[in-house]
Amino acid sequence: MSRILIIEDEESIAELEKDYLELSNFEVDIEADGDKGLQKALAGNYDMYILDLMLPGLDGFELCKRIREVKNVPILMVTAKKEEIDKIRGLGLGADDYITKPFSPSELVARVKAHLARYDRLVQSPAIQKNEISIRGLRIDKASRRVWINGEEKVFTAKEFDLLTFLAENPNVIFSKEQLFETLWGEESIGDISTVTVHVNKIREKIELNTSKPQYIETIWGVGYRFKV
Amino acid sequence: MSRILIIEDEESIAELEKDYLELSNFEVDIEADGDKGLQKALAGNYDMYILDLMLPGLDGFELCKRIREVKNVPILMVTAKKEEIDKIRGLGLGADDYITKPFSPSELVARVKAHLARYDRLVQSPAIQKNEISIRGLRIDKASRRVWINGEEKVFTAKEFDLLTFLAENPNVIFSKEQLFETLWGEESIGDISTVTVHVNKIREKIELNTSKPQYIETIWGVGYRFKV
DNA sequence: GACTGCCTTAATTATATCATAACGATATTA
DNA sequence: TAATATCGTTATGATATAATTAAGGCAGTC
Repeated sequence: MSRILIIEDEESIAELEKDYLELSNFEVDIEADGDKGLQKALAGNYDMYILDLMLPGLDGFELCKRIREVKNVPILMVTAKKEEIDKIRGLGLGADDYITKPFSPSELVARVKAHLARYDRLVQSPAIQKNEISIRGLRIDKASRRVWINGEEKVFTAKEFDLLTFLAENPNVIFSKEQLFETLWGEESIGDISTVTVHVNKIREKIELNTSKPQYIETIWGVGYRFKV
Repeated sequence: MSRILIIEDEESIAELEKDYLELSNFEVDIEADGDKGLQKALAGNYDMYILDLMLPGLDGFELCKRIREVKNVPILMVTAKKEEIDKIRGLGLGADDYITKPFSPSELVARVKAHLARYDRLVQSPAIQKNEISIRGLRIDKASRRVWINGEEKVFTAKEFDLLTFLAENPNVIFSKEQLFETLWGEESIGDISTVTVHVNKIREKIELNTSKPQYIETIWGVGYRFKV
């Protein structure tokens, strides 16, 4: 689960935040001092930081700036006064969100979750890694090598599956038949690239409503094919 | 510069938003209807979306969800009631931020900038990676060989695309028809120079508002063509 | 060893795109 | 303003490319 560092000098608030976050299965550390907080922030690898603005030692402004110089993960600033939010924003310190005291713990948790979810969404390379591809009614499960169209399973042969999956994992990128043949059949294999055409045709019969108006694998005349998203 | 799509049925608000965003050099399109908005959102490639919650056609909830299924870029929700924010958050639609009406335009701009900056920080400069050319509402994606004019996609044939891209990649340089024919059709190919004219004509039909007053591909009489920037 | 299913190849049909030519429009020059 | 050169526009047939279908061969399975 994700790890969060809270830098906050009011112990009661810090503990409250920690309790609620731990209820949502986050691992939480607390640091009360700005200088030590920075050290800990840079040394440990946390998935998110929650910084109070007023702190002994380095204040929240400086802290945010220094952390951002090194880390990319979300930073949430906690302020006592609403007006300070504009100030922080204006300084362009790179904070991701702002919350004013007093706040409801559930709102804090909601925001933390949202930021972590977004971070994951943006950072993990979208194409690879995923074992399942799902787009407009087409679902591909790479692990079991099965394909569904609008909930209905279609039986795919090995080559058909590989071809469809390769295209779907690189959406909107156009590949020539030569490229497709090389990547899927192997560099050395000599053969007719019309094989690719035939397989595309077979795939379309299975996933397209109307094969002459393909919704998924589009023909780019004179260039190649692409998986449309 | 970044391109933003506003989906908002109250024209006065949409225009206000647009004006302020344009002052900060964003390119902005507006759509008033939920259904059309979704189409435009998915077809055009925008860097950010601003969605009103209450809309004719698809509402903001559904819209956000559907866009998020396909797009990774920031989504900002505009609501009339503060309470709705919790609702949206609870639904986990994948919105990045929320702002309640009435809001100050400068706050909107500040938030938009912050989100785009973060997005860039996390998925470093997508424009360069994606091989894109973007100039005055004309956007060319070389990887997927697609072209948009003011957010609307236009279908280009291979030769049309190659010709436009070549000119756009060498802005302000004048090429004679002979030069264009040689570079795009190949040195050896013998053929009529008027082929170039016809293709320029076809391209203009697709990207120019008024083909007799071209904004992009300019005719230099007796010399050739150039892509104006 | 026969059967089965998949892949490949090849041949045929369909289609998109392109090049050409003819004509009309517009800019340049005298 | 008239003449001329250049460009814009349109339609059409030719060509290149893709879709479709069928058949042969190969590999794996029983």
